[in-house]
Order: sequence, then C-alpha cells, then structure tokens
Amino acid sequence: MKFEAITIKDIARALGLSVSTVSKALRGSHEISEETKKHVLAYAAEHNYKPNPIAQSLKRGRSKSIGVIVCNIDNNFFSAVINGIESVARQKDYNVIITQSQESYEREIANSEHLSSRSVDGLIISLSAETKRVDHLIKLHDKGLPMVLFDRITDEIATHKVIADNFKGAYEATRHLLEQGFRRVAHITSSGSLSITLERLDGYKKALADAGLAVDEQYIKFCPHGGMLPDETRQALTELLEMPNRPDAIFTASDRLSTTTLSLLRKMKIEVPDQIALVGFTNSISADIFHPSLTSVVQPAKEMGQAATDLLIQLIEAKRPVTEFQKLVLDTQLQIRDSSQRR
Amino acid sequence: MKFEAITIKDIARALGLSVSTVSKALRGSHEISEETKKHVLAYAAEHNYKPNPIAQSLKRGRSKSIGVIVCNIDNNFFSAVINGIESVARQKDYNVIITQSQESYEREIANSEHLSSRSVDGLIISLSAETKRVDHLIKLHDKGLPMVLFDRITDEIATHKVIADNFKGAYEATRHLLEQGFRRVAHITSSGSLSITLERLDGYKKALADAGLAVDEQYIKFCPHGGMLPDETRQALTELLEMPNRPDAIFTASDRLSTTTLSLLRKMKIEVPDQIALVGFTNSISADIFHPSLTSVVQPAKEMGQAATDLLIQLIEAKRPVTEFQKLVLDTQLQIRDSSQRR
DNA sequence: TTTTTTTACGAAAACGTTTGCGCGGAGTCA
DNA sequence: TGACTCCGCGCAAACGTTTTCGTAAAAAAA
Repeated sequence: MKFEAITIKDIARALGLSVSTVSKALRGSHEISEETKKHVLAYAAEHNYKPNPIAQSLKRGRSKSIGVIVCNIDNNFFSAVINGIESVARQKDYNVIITQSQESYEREIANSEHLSSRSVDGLIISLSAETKRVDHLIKLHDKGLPMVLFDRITDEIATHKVIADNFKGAYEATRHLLEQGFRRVAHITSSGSLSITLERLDGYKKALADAGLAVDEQYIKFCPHGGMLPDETRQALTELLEMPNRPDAIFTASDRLSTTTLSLLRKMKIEVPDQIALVGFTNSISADIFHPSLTSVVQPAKEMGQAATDLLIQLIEAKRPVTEFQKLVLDTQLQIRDSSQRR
Repeated sequence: MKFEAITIKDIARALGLSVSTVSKALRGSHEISEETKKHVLAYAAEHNYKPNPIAQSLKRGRSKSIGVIVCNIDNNFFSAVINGIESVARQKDYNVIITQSQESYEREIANSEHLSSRSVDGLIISLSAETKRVDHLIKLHDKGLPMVLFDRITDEIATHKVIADNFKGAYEATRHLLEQGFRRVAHITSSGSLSITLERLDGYKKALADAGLAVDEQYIKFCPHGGMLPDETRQALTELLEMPNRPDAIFTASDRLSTTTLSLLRKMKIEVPDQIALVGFTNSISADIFHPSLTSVVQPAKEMGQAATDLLIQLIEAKRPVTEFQKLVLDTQLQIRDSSQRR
C-alpha cells in the first residue's frame, strides 16, 4: 500500500534541470533566473508537487510537530486545552501528537521518551497524578528539548509554565461556601504531589483562616490517582460522610472529582445543597444542567492551551537559548449556581 | 535550540566498525557475529542510542503515524473516540496526529491535504457537518492513502467503516418515548447531509410508523452546523415550541444538540419531562447528574476508536491491496433515566 | 594442497531534500 | 584582446538510516 508522490527528482527529469536547480527555484532563490523559476513553479503546481516533509525534517533537523502529554483526553478540561493547542499549532503549521499518561508515572515516562525519540520539536505536558519525580523530563529538557508545562507543573524545570490561578479559584470557591453559611467545609482533591493540589489546598486553607476557622485535616481527602480509580472518590466521600462531625459542604478540586462526587451524592440520595453543598473545579459545559446545577471554578482551558502552544513555538523557534521564563497565571472564574446556595 | 542525539555513525566511529555493520548488529542480523553484536548493543544501550525515526521514515517510506480528523475534540463523543484511537495506536507504536475541522468543509479539506502531505500512513476521519462532497477524500484514497471512516461516513469511498447502530439507537429512543405515552415526538438533528443524520432519522421514522403514527415533517428540525453555531439549536427549539400543536417530547440526535437543548429548556423554564420529554444521543459521563437525568443513547465511543484504529493499521500494514471492506456496526445502548419518563 | 563454502564485515547506493561551492559563458571594463 | 565580474546553473555532500552486493579471511571439503 504505497502512496507515490511526485518528487523534486521527477520535476528535474521532466524539465531537464538538476535537482538543486529545482529545489532552489521552488524556494525562490535569487540564484535562479525568473524564467526557470516560472517553468518549475508551473510544473510543480500542475502536478501538485508537495515537498516531502520527512525529507525536509531530516535535512533541517526539525519535524514541525509538537508532542502533548495529558493524563486523559477524555476529560472536559484537557480536551478543551487540546482544542486550544491544536488551533494555534495548525495555524503555525505544526502537527500535534497526542499521548495520554492515564495518570500513570510509567506511561508518562514512556510517552515522553517516545515523543522525544520520535523527534517532536517540543513538548507540552501536564504531569500525571502519580508523578513525584521529574528526572525523566529534566533529562530531556537538559538535552535541549523545548518544553512548556501547564496545569500540573513543577518548579524543578526551568521553562515556561501556564496555569490557572488555582489559589484564587480555590479561595473564592471556599469563601463562597463560607459566605453561604457553611462552616464544615471539606475538600476532596487529587494526589498530594501535584502542584494544582497544593495551590488549591492553600487557597482553601487561606479562605478558612480568613474566616477565622481552623483547618481540620480530617476534612481533607486526597485521591492519589486523581479519581481515575473507580473507588477512590467513593472512599474519600464515604469517609467524610461517616465522620461524627460530618461536613456540610465539599469543595472538589478537579473536573473528574467534581462530577464523580456529585454523581455519588445523587446515588446516595444525599440532597445537594440541602444536606451537603458542593463547589467543584470543572470545565464541563453542562455544569448548568447538572442536578443541582454545579457551582464551579472554571479555568480558561482553551486559552491555556493556546498560550502554552504560543510559548512553546517561541521556544522552538528562538534563535538563541532562552533564559527568561514566564509563568503565566490565567484567571479563573467562579460560576455560582444552585449546588452551593443555602435556600 | 538543538537536540543532539547519538547516531549510528557515532557508534561506528567509536567501535571502529562500519555504519552498515552497526545497523545490522542493532537489528540482530545473522550476518554479524555474536561478539560484535554484543559490543554494539552494549555501547548503544550505554549511550542510550535511539534510532532516528525520521531517517527511518524516509528510508522505509512510512512514518508510523496516523492522522485523525474530527469536527471538534472538545466533545464527549469525539474525545472518547480519540481516547480509543490513542490507546490502540500507542500500543502498536503509531503516533496520533489530531486535527479539527470545526464542522467546516474548507478546514476538512485543508486538514486532509495537510495530513496526507505530512506523510501520515493513514487517516481516520469523521466528516464535518458542512461536508456534502467528498472528492478531496476520494482523491487521496485513490492515490493510495489508507483511510477508515467512522461515525459520519459516506458510501462514496470504498474502505473500512465503523459506526454505531444509529438506526437502532434512534428507533429505541423514539419507541421508548412512544411507550411512555408521548405522541407528538419531535426530532432535532444535525446537517441533513450526514450519514448519522439519515440513519437516525430513519430509526425515528420507523418507530413512529411501527406505532401507527404519521411523520410530521414540521417536527423534524435540522441544524446544518451540528449545533456549533450558537443560535442554531435555539432556533430549532423555538420553532418547535411555537408550533400550534407543540411536541410533547424531543429526540435529539447528537451529543452537543442534546446538552444544548436540555440547557435551553432549563433556561426557558420548561419542565422536563413534564412539559416536554427528552431523549438524546450523548456520551457525557455526567448524563446521570443532569437535571433531569438524561435518557440517552450511548455509543461505544472508545470501542469505535479502537476498532477504527485496528482496521486502519490492518490496511496500512497489508501486504497486498485490500479489496474486502468491513462496515462495523457497533451496538448502542439506551440508558433510561428521568428525562423521558411520565410521572 | 587446492577448491569450495561459509562467515563476518565494509562499500556504496538509496530515501527526498537543502546548500556550499565550482564553473562555463556572457557581459563589462580597461 | 585580455582580464574581470556576474549570472545561472549543476555537482556533490549532507541529514541518519537500511539494504544489496562484494570480498577478504577462515573453515570445510576435495
């Protein structure tokens, strides 16, 4: 099953020119007479010549493609980010190669190595929930692979980063619950090793502190696999519900955790917000048709993808090594709906 | 910003061998003595040699990557399909290059040409809502580019296809509404040029016919852009609601249309299912926490992606031209929830 | 010993480009 | 007319592989 395309050689032969002349003509070199250029261009257009990108990549040492590693594409937040990545990349003529870590450290390593050895020009990555060490990325970065981190980032790699304002988002979410009169606000979050987890946790704690409330560590439940394990969230939720001093509100720290928690509460016939209020991080466009409609911290997911891609391409196409790195912090938005409001 | 990797040449020089010997040793050729192989392998492992895939691609004429064109990745159904595609592709060591048509015919053409000229080994595609002619794909297919169509397919291309049982899904959805006692069942669907639209429409009509009901064309509303235009769905819904003989139930034919319709009904303060019942095609994992929980035709999205990828790779790796093509029809599942049940 | 076979390797071409350099011929200048 | 410049083009190397073929030397057969 081959796919025979016309090459420079074919053009050269047909026009009685040399390969180099054709190549230069196609690229508009001043070394070639206008007349010859015209001939070549005409013939190329007529026969729908397209340069072989693989040969070009080999020659130029660049593949015009960027690799993406996310935990799972089947997730409102990440698919929206990828939407942003794809749109910018396409516009700048880069291919986007997607891989999923499925929250597995092993797979993240495998994917990063695979992508770098498959010659992507750069990497956009959000760490997996299991990832605690980033040596694999540092190694690639030190070898010169441009990299942009987003969402779940790490300080150990000196490069551009794009995140949402997780602290603020969590702070506002928690404060909102407190303002609604809830006093026992629990927090279900992802792996404690993720940056987003810590940032959101800080926002949560700060809001409690600002309201003069003590932090009860019992109210904080971690899901080391970010809710990818079916029972992880159930377990966290059950523990909260079985506490003697059961929480009257929950703030969930990720898309998957939020929808799963709401779903579980509904299965358990626990009324939201009457028996327990809920605020979640989610980018589901359907949050307003949930039952109850879910008060959500919304991240500018598509914009994050776009920004990350812009920065990555900047890095890739930089003439000289970049030493000044940006950490873009994009604003979040608290959309207040029914799940968090006293009635 | 370069990324210097070790090459076969480096190994050859270091070990005082020729390039060809090293290449053969690495590939375990019988022409090379065990001893030499050991040396080479050891050196390669020690220096973490990875063959340059671009050079291999150029030599072999295959890139080990497959292109995907979907209308939009930020959609429960398609992201789930891509999840399936990625998982199979990764396992078989293929890269997945994602592009979005955004339901635009122009962009579909641009993407397909871009991907083929960027030397993907094959294409997995679901047509855009705007697409009425598929010459651009036929051209590529005739040139020998392996292709698998899924979901929104066309008969004009003789190749493998993977779809859900749209007729059955639609039939069951409609029959379910009729069984619940609804008599004026409307249908909001995508572009009339899409295969899924026709198949689902047929299922809808057949269910009506089997119940002894006439089809009222006024009850059938098309959204030529698949609900990507913000007002498209609203318009369709409004027209239905303003009919003198207003429908008492709606069957929506796609993921986006279903969630949008439910959202609009809620904004319009129309009670579901009391004032109007609703059944939708959706792969949202959150359908059970919608208000009301949404009775849905669920497609085996991930499995569709996996099947399509399996078939494509079969095509790519076939020794001889394949002439027998499969049309895989995967079963759908009707998940009955509150939005469609009389109470 | 001579001839044949086998073993283990190297030389070189090829995949489709890009690019530095060389060179013949036309034109310019003295 | 000779020396010089410039134009337009071709040669060849290079990117990193794979693969065909050729060939020494060693081993086996005669």
